[in-house]
Amino acid sequence: MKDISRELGISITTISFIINNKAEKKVSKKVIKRVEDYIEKVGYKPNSSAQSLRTGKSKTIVFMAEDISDPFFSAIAKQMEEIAFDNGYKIIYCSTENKKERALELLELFKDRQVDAFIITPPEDFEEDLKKLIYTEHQTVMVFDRYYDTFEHNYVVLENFKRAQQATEEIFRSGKRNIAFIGIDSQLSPLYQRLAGYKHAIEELGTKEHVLLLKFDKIKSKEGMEQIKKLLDDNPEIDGILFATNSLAISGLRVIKTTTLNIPEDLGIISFDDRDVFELYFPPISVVAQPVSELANELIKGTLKVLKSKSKEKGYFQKVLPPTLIRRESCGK
Amino acid sequence: MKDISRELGISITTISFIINNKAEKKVSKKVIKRVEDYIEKVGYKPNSSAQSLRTGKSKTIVFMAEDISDPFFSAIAKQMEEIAFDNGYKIIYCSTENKKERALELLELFKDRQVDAFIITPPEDFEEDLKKLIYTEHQTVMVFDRYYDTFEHNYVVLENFKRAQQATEEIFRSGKRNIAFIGIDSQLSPLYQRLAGYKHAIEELGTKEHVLLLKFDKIKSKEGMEQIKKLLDDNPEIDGILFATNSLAISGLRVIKTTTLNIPEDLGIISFDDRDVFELYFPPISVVAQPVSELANELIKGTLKVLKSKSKEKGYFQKVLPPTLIRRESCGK
DNA sequence: GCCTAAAGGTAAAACGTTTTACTAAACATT
DNA sequence: AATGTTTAGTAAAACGTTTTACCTTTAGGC
Repeated sequence: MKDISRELGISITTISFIINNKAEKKVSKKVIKRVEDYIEKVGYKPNSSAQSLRTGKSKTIVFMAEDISDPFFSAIAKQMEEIAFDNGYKIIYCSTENKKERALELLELFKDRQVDAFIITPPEDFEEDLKKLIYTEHQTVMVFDRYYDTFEHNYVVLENFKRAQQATEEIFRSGKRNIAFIGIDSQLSPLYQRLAGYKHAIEELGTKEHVLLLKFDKIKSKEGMEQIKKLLDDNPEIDGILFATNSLAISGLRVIKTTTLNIPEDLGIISFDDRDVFELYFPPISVVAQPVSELANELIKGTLKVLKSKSKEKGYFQKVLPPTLIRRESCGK
Repeated sequence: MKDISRELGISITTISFIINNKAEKKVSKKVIKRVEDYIEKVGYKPNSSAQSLRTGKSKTIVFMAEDISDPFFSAIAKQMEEIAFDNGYKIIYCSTENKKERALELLELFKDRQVDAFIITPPEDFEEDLKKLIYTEHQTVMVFDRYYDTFEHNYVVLENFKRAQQATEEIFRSGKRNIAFIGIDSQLSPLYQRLAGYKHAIEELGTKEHVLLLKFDKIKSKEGMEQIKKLLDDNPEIDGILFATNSLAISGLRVIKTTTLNIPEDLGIISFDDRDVFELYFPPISVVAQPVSELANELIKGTLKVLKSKSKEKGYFQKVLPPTLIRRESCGK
């Protein structure tokens, strides 16, 4: 800017105004044109560190996902990225692995950066830390895929209860009467809501419930698979399963492959979250698919909106999106 | 820092030295202790914008992948992230979609940020731009998954030629004599090397070659699938296929599902890149698996190393990693 | 011709660090 | 006692912006 100022004989202030579009009613058209042309010509870009230092804003959003290598999260990440970039924001991703300490550590790491907002998938038992982040550290926070009813906050979540219920009913309709639920042992809202939806359906249908909840870190492990195997062995009457997440279903399918059970004849199956593997599996697996595009859209647009209206404090951004049931062949035609 | 200085009656300079571990032989143990304790107590973190502004370094690395939602890239991303964080670096991800303009646009976007290094999967026809980035803009660049023999640069790549050759031979060994190659129409090194490896094997084996190259943006589209279908219809003698990427194989499997062909009896199949779906598919698909962990490790460690030794210019970081052939049932036992 | 308001513009402080060049004291050596 | 050396520390400039408060010129109204 100093160079431009010297070269054009115009003060730095004026140039700054022009760059920030605050030149209206301040600077003559001629000067604006001259400066803009010159900037264009030499390809000048303001130094963002200096801008951050001065304004306290970094044009950076942190997306703290459960696991950024999970196809669901990485698909969301990619979509958000583009919209964010178009709005002049960069996104930094990180994975909590659903571990509280890791999340805390990451938050600590970002304290020195002037991060403008956090889009965060809180791990287990993070309620207090989240509250602190929002209310005492006054950060802009968008909570993704879970919500807390104990305090107000911005969120984007799925309608889990109803869909779990519908999925259970769907399996029931295909003639299955002993439908199991394989989920995760967790207090996180989508997880217990899916369980609750299942239970509600089972109660209404008047059938018997079978629930297996795995520990979060056991989902993909041998141990987890053994537990699933045990459930099936111990309860041969089970003829249907609702899986609460895609990873669970994949572990489940691995187990089922080792048995003589056939899908859908012996076992009707529905999983949450769609993935290539479910479509290509034989037989194709029915799923409750999350609307990835919409989720990503709402998340980033919501965050941007909150960021813009910061001063006015116009309440919270809260969205509940409906998943869709994709019928394939894993639980009757 | 000003506050600390005032509070402790110690100059800002001294505090800065202590924070940056340049206090040896400069500041007494007592003072160091006092300052460190105070910093600990109040939880002070230096403002990174100010640091960036002053030093010109941002402790930020950009990972420009082909598509960050692709499981291969997102797995790499996640692994790198952790190591980077441990070294005080943040990573910003973005996707080029293998489009030159998009990559250029992104590069432009990052010009104003004081990015310390780029880890980049260049799109098609990016040689000149890459050269410029490295040699005239003097950026630290690590090229991932491709390399150019026309100029020196840092890279981490896979041994593609040999593995493609071996995979072809593997299909041949299962008794197939008309092995097709379904790849991508591209000048990028891994892609043409895979093709070259296949051709080399076919020549040595003395069988006939069948090559189908799809346009990059047609891989997952209907059009691409129709081309695959046509290949199979027009050449009923084809009894084996080597797929050059996982997406290609997935499209291929979708097509094969619509035919009466059985794997592996009628069609022996091997794909590059492992994915859950290949293991769970019936029958399980043999693959040439990329060593994701090692790749990520080499990439980020290499980059960090280059960043550290910057001034001394100790040549280039260049690694070629071997993939492994995972034998499953899609091409004989 | 005088006054006022608007238009067009600028100087300088501030953001929070790092780093260079310097000082002052203490000690050691002759 | 004079000199040099080490130790412990600091003042101030610089990094590149934004923004406040101010200044000058011009035009318009009477």
